[in-house]
Amino acid sequence: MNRPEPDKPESDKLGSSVTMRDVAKAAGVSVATVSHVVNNKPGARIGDDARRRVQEAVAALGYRPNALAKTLSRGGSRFIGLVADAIATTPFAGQIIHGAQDEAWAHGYVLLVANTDGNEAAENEAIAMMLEHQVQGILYSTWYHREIVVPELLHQTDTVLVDCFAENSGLPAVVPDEEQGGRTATEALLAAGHRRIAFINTTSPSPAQSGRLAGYRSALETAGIDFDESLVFPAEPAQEGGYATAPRIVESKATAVFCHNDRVAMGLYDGLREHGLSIPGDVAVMGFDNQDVIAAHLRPPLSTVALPHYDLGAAGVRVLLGLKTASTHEQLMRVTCPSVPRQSI
Amino acid sequence: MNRPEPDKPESDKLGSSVTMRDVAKAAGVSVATVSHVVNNKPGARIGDDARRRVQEAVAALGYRPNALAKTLSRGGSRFIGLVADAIATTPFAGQIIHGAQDEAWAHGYVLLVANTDGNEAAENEAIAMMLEHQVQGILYSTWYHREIVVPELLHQTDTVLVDCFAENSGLPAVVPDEEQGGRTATEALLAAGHRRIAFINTTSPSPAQSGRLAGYRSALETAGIDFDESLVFPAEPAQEGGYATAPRIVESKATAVFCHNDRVAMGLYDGLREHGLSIPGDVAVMGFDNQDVIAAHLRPPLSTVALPHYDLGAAGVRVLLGLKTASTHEQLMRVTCPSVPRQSI
DNA sequence: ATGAAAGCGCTAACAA
DNA sequence: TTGTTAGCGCTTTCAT
Repeated sequence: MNRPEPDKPESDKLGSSVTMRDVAKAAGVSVATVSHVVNNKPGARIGDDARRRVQEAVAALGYRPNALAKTLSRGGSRFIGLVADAIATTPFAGQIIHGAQDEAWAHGYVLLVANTDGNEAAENEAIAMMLEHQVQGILYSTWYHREIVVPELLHQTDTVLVDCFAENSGLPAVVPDEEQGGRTATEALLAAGHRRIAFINTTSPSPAQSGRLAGYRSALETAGIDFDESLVFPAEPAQEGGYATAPRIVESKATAVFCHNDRVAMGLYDGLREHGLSIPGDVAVMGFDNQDVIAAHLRPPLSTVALPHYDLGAAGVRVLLGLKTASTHEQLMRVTCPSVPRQSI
Repeated sequence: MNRPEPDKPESDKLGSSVTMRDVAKAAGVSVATVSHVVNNKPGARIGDDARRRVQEAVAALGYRPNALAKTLSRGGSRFIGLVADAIATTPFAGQIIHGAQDEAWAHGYVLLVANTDGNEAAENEAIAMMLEHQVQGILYSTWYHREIVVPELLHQTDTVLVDCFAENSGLPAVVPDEEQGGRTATEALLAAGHRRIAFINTTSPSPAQSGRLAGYRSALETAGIDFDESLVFPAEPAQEGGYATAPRIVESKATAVFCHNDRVAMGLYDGLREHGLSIPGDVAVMGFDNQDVIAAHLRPPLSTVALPHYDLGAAGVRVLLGLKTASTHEQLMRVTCPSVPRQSI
C-alpha cells in the first residue's frame, strides 16, 4: 500500500460526497437499508438497532442525499421551470417569482428561473435548458397581463401561462381578474358617497384597458348610475398621463377619479395640487396596481386595488401540479384583485 | 409476443424520454458513438457516415440529452443557487436575480432560486435543498446592503455574499461602493456650481449611512469646502423623512440637497413645494438608489445615483465561478454606483 | 473508427 | 428484517 490516504476525516467542503454506500458501510448494513431509513419508507420494517446505527452514521458522516441521482433512478424530477420575459426586471412583478417559489417549495419542488428579456432566441434556449433538466413543467409568465403567442417548445412539456394567455393554445392560464378589479375600485368610490366618478383609462388596448372599464361600468350600473362617456379620459398610463388629464378632470366636475394605475394617480396628484384641489377633500382618487413605492407613500397614501402577482405565481404552480384546475371551460383562471384602502378617498 | 406495442411514433409530450440508446439503435451505432457526436467530443474520430446517421436519428427522434444523468456520471452539476432574504419581494433588488441569471446562463449554468423571507428555518431548508441538488455554489444575498451572520450550512459549499458581508467569515462578498456613490452624488451637485450642499442622511446605522456620508465629505474636501456638521440632517429614510426635513433645509439656506435615497427626495419634493420653492431653480436635489418608479417620474425627474443591483448579481456569479477574484485583501469587492443625471439639478 | 462495459448515487423489486 | 441486484441515462476508459 503506497497510496497515502489523504486525511479528510470530517465532512469537508469541496466534494463532500459522502454516498449512501459510505453510510451503509459505516453502519454495517446494506444500501437498501440505508435508503429505507433515510426516506422513512412506509412499508419497510427495519430493526430498531439497524435504524439507529444508520441514523448515527448519517449524522457522523454528514451524509446528504443526492437529489439528482434520486431523480434519475426514480424518474420524475422535482423541478419547476419559470421562464419570464422581464419579470425580475420590473419592480413588483418579481412577486410572481416569489409566489411560485413559495408554492413550489411547499410541495417539495425547486424553482428554476430564467429571464429572457423577451428575446425569442434566449427564450428557446431557456426552455430547452429546462427541458433537459427534466422539469416537471414550465410556468411561462409575462410582466404585464397580455395575450401572447406560445413558443413552440412549450408544447413539449406541461406548461401554464401566468399573467398572460393564448386564446386557442389549449394551455391553462392564470390571470388577474381585471373586471372585478375595476368594479372593486369603483365600488370603493361609490361607497364613499361619490356619484360623479371619472375614469382615466389607458390608451393601449389590453385586457387591463377593457377589463377595468367593464368593471367600472358594471359597478356604476349596479349603483343605478348612468354611464357617462364623457367621464372616461384616455391617457398615457404613466405619471405624465395623469398630470396632463388633471385640467379636464377639474372641468368635468367629477368628485372622484378612478385611475388606470398608480402612476397615473401619482401624476394626477401633482396636477390636482396645481389646481389648488386637495385629496380627498376636493376629489377622491383611486389607483390600481398597488405599486408599493408609489401608493403607500404618496401624500395622502393612495387607495388602490392590488394586482395579485404573488397569487398568480402560486396559483400557477398549483395548476401545473394539478392541485387546482383552471376552472372555467376555457381553462382561464382569474385571480381576484383585492382592494387596498388608504387615505385618498 | 402478446404485449401490444403502444404506438407513439412521434416524440410525444409526456415522458418524451428518447434516450441515447434509442438514438444509438436508430442510427445503428453504439451509445458511446452517439455520446461522442452529440457532445462533439474533441479527440473523437467518428466516421462521416456514422456521424451523419446519428445526427439524423437525433433530429428524427427529437432526442434531448438528460442534463441530470450527465451530471451524475460526469460529476459537478451546472447549478448555481441563489438564496435571498427578500429579493423577489422588494421592488428593484429583483435585479440581483436578473444579473445573476444572465451571467450564470452565459457560462452554461442554471439558477436555482429560493426566497427565505429572512426566516432562518426556511433559509436552512433552502440551503440544504440546494446542497442536495449538487449546486456548484451559492449566492447568498440580502435586499439591502448590510452585515450579516453567515448561516452555518453555507460553509459546506462555495458561497459568495451579495449585497451583504460578514467580517471574519472568510467569505468573498460583493457590495455596492457606498462611499464612491456618495462622492459621485455630491460631485454632481458641486459640478452644477453649488457650494452650500445639505445632506439628509438616514438615521439607521448601516454601510449606506456611513459610506455615503464619507463620500459626501470626501467630495466637499476635494472641492475645498469645509464640512459643516449643521448641514447634515438625520431623517427617517422614507418619504416622510424627506418631507419632515424640508423646513430645516429651507432654514439652512442650502442651495442643493443630497438625499440618502430617492424616497427621501420624493418627500423633500413635497415639502419644498409647500414652501413655494422650485426644483432645481431654487434648490437642486440629488437622490440615491435610482428607484425607477420614483426617480424617473417625479416632476422634475430626479437626478440620482444607481445602486448596481444587476451588476452585483452578475459579479457575484463571476466571483463564484472564479472568473474574477474579490480583489482586495479582505475579499470585499465594491461595485461602482453610477450617476444617473436627470432634471433635478 | 467504433463498441463493450464499468460506473455515477440512488431506488425498487425480489431474494433470503 | 435485511441484502442483492438490476437499472435510470450518460460518460469514459479500454479493447477491438
